[in-house]
Amino acid sequence: MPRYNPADIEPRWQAYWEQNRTFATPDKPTQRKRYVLDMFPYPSGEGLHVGHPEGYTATDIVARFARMRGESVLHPMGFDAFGLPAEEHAIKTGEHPRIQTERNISEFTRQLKMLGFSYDWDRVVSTTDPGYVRWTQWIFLVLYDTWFDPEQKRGRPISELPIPDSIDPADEAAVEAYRAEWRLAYETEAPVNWCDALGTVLANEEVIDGKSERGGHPVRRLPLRQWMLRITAYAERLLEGLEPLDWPTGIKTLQQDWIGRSAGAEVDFYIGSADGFEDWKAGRREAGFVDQPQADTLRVYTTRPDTLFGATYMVVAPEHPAVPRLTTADARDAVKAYCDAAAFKSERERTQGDREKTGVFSGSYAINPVNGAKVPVWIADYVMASYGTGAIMAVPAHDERDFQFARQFDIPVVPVVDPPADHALRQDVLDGKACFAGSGVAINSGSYDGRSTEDVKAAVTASLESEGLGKAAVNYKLRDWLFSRQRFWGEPFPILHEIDADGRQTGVKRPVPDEALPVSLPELKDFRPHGRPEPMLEKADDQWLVVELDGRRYKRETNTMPQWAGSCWYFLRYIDPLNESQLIDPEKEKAWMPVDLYVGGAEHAVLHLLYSRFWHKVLYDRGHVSCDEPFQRLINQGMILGEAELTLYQTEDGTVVAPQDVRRGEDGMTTADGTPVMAKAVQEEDVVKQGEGWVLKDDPNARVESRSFKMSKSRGNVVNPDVVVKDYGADSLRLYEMFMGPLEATKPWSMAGVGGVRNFLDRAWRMIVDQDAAEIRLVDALVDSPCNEEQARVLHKTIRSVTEDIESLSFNTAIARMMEFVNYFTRQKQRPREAMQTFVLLLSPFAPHLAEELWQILGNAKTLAYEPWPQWDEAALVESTVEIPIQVNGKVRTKLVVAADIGKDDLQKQALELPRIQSVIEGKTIAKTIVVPGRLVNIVAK
RNA sequence: GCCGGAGUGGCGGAAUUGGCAGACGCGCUGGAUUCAAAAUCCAGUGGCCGCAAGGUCGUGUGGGUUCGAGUCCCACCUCCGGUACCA
Repeated sequence: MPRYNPADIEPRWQAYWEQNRTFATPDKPTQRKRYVLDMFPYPSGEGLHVGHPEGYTATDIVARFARMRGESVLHPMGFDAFGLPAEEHAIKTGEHPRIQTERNISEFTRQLKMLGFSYDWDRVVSTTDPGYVRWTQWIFLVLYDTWFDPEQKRGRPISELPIPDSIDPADEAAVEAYRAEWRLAYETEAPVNWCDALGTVLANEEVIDGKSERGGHPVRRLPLRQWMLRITAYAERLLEGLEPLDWPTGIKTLQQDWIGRSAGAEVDFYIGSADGFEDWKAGRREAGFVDQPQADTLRVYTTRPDTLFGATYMVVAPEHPAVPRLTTADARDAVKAYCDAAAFKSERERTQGDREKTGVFSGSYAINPVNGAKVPVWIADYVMASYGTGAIMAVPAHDERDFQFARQFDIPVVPVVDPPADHALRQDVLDGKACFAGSGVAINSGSYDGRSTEDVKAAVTASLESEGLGKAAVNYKLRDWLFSRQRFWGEPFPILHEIDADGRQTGVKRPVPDEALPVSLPELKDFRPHGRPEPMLEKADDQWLVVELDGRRYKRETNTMPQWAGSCWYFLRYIDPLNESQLIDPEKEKAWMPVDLYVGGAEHAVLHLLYSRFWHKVLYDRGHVSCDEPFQRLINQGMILGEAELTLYQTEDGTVVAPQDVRRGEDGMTTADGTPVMAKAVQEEDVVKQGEGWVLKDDPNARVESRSFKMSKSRGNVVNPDVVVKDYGADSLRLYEMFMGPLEATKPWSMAGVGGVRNFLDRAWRMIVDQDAAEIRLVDALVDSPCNEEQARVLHKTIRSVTEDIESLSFNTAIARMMEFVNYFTRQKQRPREAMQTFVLLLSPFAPHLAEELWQILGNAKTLAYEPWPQWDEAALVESTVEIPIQVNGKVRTKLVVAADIGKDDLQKQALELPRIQSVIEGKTIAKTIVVPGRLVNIVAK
């Protein structure tokens, strides 16, 4: 009984493809190239999730389609294999993370192969491979060797950095210290999350509400020497580079917001002794704006220099270096207490939750440069040390945050912008009782009164500049990238720190020489934390830690790189995966880059994509790659949710609570008045739709919630691809994931839906194969004669739709068109071979195993992977007659079948003659008739 | 709060971008086949009124533009995702 049996077909074709290296990539593209890339997965112990094959199937369809259109395709896969879970496993079991990682990779590989993706498995990469780590470390050294030249707006070798005259070129230490200020990779002290109880440094995601995720132990913030990458130098380039990319606008906006460019001015306020203001001002008029403010100066950044006259107080961040200088004796205790408390909290905590403003008066005053007014200087944590200058001028009348703070501490509010006349709160703003952050007309601003906000901004900035008191400035929210981790399972930094005879670091650093790369991880006996607030690699013995080079002794850098590092450049390695002598062969790089289509989850919208772009731009500036943006076109596949769930909410006593009245708090669900609420699963057959929602059949007052949730282990709604493949086959899984809806949409899983597409594949099989025969043979209906006119039209329409839908990534509608094809030809007593063969080719990118099998049954000897993609014939699409809807006043009253090429007048005449139309317009006069040839007729009658 | 996306049958979703709303699939109903069932095939399937022909309402809500609106404009509501004092 030759039924469609994926369990037999699929492994057979997978073996065929592998043995014949069907999907080997040409080393260099021969004609048009297409680089189709998936975001590579982290090989977790959980195995593949149904979310993975969604994007992978989409790219696979594009790749297979492109091959059939004669394009050279690069379609690779790999593994982002460093990461915390493997290390946690190692801590628990003592098993080396590499072993677990390799086990997970082979499980992932098995699952990926089971789904029939046309990856070139000869090019598979893993970020943990020594041959890969080597080049990740090498790129780090490129970053270390590069400075960003703001004049030329590009990265250049550090040897080309001009050394200022103030530094003696012979003083190596001074020169190096200066260079360190410019290098794209540099060291700094940055706080880490140190957990005493666990004896380890934790990643941010391992800290929840100031407690360790595991165990809930308290976490302290401790400063630790760490590596940073100067991504901020590239902020402008990263912003500009977005513009021409074919990315979803949402993702572009997200990146723009993340970079967060703002323009305004830096303004200096005098904070020295009371009588020195005039001298200070005169000095500035002479010398101009200085690069580094002196001790008697407090520099602020503002986007609203026009509101300078309304500055009624100043705020500096608790970490601001001027805090001790500003703090007067009486205020000392309060300030110290406040700053200590702030230091305990992370920036995240400080900015989260209820935003009640806190602060403390420093005891000092600053003098407003525009009007000489004396304003108090406060210390408050609503100002971030790491943004702008870490200090602000507060204008409560025109800044929401300052307004709140001023209310809290009873600070005067002076309006300096008159809102537009129609502004609802205008009078309140003018009375200092409300805040207005928009544009208007200057008031209380001396000679600037009466001028527009835009105008005053420019004028004030210009005036400050000429007085040497300020200057136009641009700021970014983007911060430098904290690039080191204190864990074991990551790439070691290829940096050596010189040590003296006593083992103390001299402060001299040197890169590990090229030929000594990669720096491998040390062998450890166990992976348990050493209990010190230091990197894990400090556990290594001296054999690894201490290096002798050119007669000097060095200690290795013991931080490791974050997981992001490996994913920043993996798409380059695929192009030249075995190269040992250089990062990438420039010829190959030029031939394949940039990536033409990149598909992955939206969770990487900002960080991964921003980091990769940054590295790529540096590599571009340094001449290692030929394009400055790596990913031309980006698509985010939507999330797949679990099956829809029906839930009834009840209190203890059985009272039903409407879903919208359930509050979800920290300690579970309650009603508005705090009564605990319990959830109860309800069966589909017990509910009925009522209005917008659902109710119990037995109790129409009991409202039931219908919702799909994110798949999660705890909810128990995770769908395992292995199970789906076993029950329905890989082709059905692929097809279903594409048929669910638009690629980018969030959509709920439905096992019944998988059955639906399986049904379609069964029908496709039976359309061609006689399943009642004892052996595999073609159905009797299959004939060698050509299509009749109608069949040809159906065939060519299908070719066109499927082709165009693949091009626009509308896979769901492409499948619908193929279903229509099968529905039509199943009813045909004669099924021409040409139509069947063409259909199999159209189906092949979606359901490749079945298509290969049918292709073979149809008498073809070799794989269809490189058969030319079918072309449609416009002439075959033409229909001789069309059915035209005839409307009266916009409502369809009847339809009319006419020749497709009928003239406008003719059509109108025929429409008006229709008896049905006659009766509808009887007694009315025709005001107007709209005739759209080939589409419709609309008669306007009154 | 802000940013982004989305609201269309019982469900997932289609709609040449202003021109027959509900393609395709699931589910459901009826029929054929069968000793029976599964499987398969055929027909039907937005609501309401009507025996029917047909009528009427209908794309989150309210307004508008238009001969004609799911699609364009204005105001709002709900849900999902992201983000959080960036001066």
